[in-house]
Amino acid sequence: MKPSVITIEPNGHFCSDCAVRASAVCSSLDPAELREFEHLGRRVHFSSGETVFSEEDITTSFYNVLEGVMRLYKLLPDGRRQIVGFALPGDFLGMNLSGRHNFSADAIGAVTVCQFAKAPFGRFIEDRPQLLRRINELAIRELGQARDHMVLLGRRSADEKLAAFLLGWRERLLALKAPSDTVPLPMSRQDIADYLGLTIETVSRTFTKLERHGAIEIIHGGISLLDPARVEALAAA
Amino acid sequence: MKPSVITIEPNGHFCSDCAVRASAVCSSLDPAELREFEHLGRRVHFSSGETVFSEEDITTSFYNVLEGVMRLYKLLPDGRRQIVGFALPGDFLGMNLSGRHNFSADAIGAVTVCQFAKAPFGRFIEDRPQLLRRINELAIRELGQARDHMVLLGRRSADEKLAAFLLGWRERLLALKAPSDTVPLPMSRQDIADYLGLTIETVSRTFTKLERHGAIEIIHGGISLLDPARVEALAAA
DNA sequence: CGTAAAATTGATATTTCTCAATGAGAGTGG
DNA sequence: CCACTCTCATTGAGAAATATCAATTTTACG
Repeated sequence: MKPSVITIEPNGHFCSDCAVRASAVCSSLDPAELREFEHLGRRVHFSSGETVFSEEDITTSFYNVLEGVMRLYKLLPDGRRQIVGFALPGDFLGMNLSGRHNFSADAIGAVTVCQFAKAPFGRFIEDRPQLLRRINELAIRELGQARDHMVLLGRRSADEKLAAFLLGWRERLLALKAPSDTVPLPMSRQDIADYLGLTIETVSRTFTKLERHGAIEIIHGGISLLDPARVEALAAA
Repeated sequence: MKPSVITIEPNGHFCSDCAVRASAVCSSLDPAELREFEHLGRRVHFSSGETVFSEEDITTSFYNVLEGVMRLYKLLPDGRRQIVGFALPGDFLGMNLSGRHNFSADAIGAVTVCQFAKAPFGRFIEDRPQLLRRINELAIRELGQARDHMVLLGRRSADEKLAAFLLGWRERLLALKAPSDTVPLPMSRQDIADYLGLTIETVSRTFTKLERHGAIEIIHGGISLLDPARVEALAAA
């Protein structure tokens, strides 16, 4: 939310040894293309709570998340907030039709992104259909996630919402880190509430309830999944 | 839900005078391409209530809606249903990454689709990046709609949900028909409830409430927007 | 017409929210 | 190093919104 103090790394970064090389949009590029692509992106750091872009801002850049977690959200005029997703390394942000962002994005903890100016990136895509195809794949994947989330928001109880969230979040982290029954939760309870369409109090009570039932243990900065099967049963599919 | 009795139109249909020519995926094709494309699609009719495809079915075709309205939905194992969207003429259905549909689609009233077998359609796209770009545009548009809908499901009251639905639905029809304060609602109250994350009783009561307040009039097969400004105020953004 | 399905309405139950108080952890300055 | 303060999280009590259950009423259809 503070004005963002941007650090632009001068040089010394190569796509070829980028952490998200294999999973991000750039996975569609061959080594030669990658060297050209390298000149388009700049690594930019954001610290905890900084806003990377805001809803309704004119889109000047696209972003590839390299490190950290971001919250993506929309606000109603009266301040109610709905988090529409959390972005993790490999996620590509900024695509839209209107020329304006249709949600806001903040860093949760320290974040590094690879930032591309819109125009040169657009030109680069122009004659690289396989990059376009990759972007399309990511969009379709997100659309699937969005639909799953609609089911959660519209048809699940508070218990089911939290259980499904914990499992889904663990699942996403699995693609990035070694599997573990310890699930780090870098976002606040309020973030979780705004993601699940609940209040912070309900989220807190539901955590406590899951813990009392022996399904999880609340630890510092996350939870420990004591009884994954039980949490899965609670998530009801 | 009944097994679908499919009628395949033999011939006599040309993309060039298709109703959705200007808005659908095919708007990206030039006349020469269009003649080739013509051989890929078949017009197929579905009658009210028929299922066009089901979640988890292996994707064998893509669909371009030509006429009518479809409900797109996901079911939880215990039968709870969330409608993730209504498809209208010009909408393109069936894209996914897994090779299986990730939602089900039923006809609401009579529906005509242009059906494309997956493999030949895939091959046709292969060397037509502008078609891919068009598909990507449609995906991004849907993603935006999905995010808006998450806000509705997670953060709006029943009154706001219904008001926002009526305005949004009117808006979508506006692109297809002449603007009118009479808003046809071909879907059932249950469909509306499952779209808004409410029960049918709450939807019914909220309609009645809007009518008592003079904001709308409930008419056969739809509503009349008596006081659009008031409904907009209720929708709260 | 008569029957079935859909929609409405009412009474009550339940879930989740709201408001309020308390507790715990992180960082700061004495 | 310790009080202080700030933010975040938890807990409790009561209120409100929406769901559930049940009964009509209306509409659709054979």
